[in-house]
Amino acid sequence: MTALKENIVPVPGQIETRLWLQLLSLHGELFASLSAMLNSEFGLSLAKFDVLAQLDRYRDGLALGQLSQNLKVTGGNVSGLVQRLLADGLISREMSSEDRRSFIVRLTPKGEALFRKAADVHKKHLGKRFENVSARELDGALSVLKSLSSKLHTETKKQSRKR
Amino acid sequence: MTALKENIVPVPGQIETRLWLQLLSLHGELFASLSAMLNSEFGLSLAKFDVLAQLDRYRDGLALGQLSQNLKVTGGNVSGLVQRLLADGLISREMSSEDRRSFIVRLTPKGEALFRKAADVHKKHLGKRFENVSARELDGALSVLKSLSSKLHTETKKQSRKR
DNA sequence: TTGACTTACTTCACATGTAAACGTATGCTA
DNA sequence: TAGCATACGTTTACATGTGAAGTAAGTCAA
Repeated sequence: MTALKENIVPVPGQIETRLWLQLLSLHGELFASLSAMLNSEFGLSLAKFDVLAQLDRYRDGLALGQLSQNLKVTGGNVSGLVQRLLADGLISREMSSEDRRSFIVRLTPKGEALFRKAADVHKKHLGKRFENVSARELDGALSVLKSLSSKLHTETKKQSRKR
Repeated sequence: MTALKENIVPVPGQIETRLWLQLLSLHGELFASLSAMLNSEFGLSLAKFDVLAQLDRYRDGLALGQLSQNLKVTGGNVSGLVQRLLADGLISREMSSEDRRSFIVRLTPKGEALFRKAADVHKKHLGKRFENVSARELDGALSVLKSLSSKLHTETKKQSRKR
């Protein structure tokens, strides 16, 4: 009797764990393949690509703190990334005119040109990896992931202000 | 005419990119929350948890190379992880009787006890994060991710284009 | 104005990951 | 069986990530 019910009342957390493992696997596969491609074709890491993408979107430049928020990484991490991108000549940095603690970083022409090419190949690469998946299924998968994200139970750790 | 068709023939790679970004976002959120939980409750990183999970599954122990393969990380990484887990007293290490180049690592009783508790909380944590998602939707999402993984176009890296 | 926070960024110590160069042990082949 | 290629693990150099501590600059109450 209880044995039969296992089809109906699964172990709590069981399906969620499988879902997480499957998500990990898909993420790892795509992450590795995008990393390898960006690195071999453009000498870019995914982390650097993400910074360039932010700066491409915010053409007036961003302060390091904003970059840190948008990328959801710590300030210390952004500090290092920015230093390496400066050394690569892909971004420029100037003091903020309003706040002397603040720096504004922007794409250089070289950075912009590289990002345009890299973003194009990035997109085509994903298109290639998913070429066996129908447009309908892709749309469905996108909806499913959006739905999951929106329904994620908020962690009620420490209450803090939003934005 | 071409403008109207954009609903039917989207930019190649566009949907795939959105799907990737959504996947990244969900992965990042869950990864961060699992990491924080494991670290604060058990002093474990997700990387260490993954090693313990492998050793829990293979009770006869694993060689470092097998660990590296199963976890899909490099040997150098496993070397360091194993050293830290040894220092934590969570695993033990002995020479292989068959191959003197090889080491076999196993869970210690302490490691096993910690992993059992951590795995249980890990599962419950995921159950909690997904508590607003119906069992039907969870099943559906799992199917979708499995399908995507199985249909991922295999990379034909070093292979020449002419077959 | 002063003193106390707060904010912006850097730096440090460390964990985790990669790739490449080693040293040693195995195993195959000629 | 001698020698070479391969496999196993370690080490090194580096990138990327965190959290905490430190410095300088901005803000606000009294």
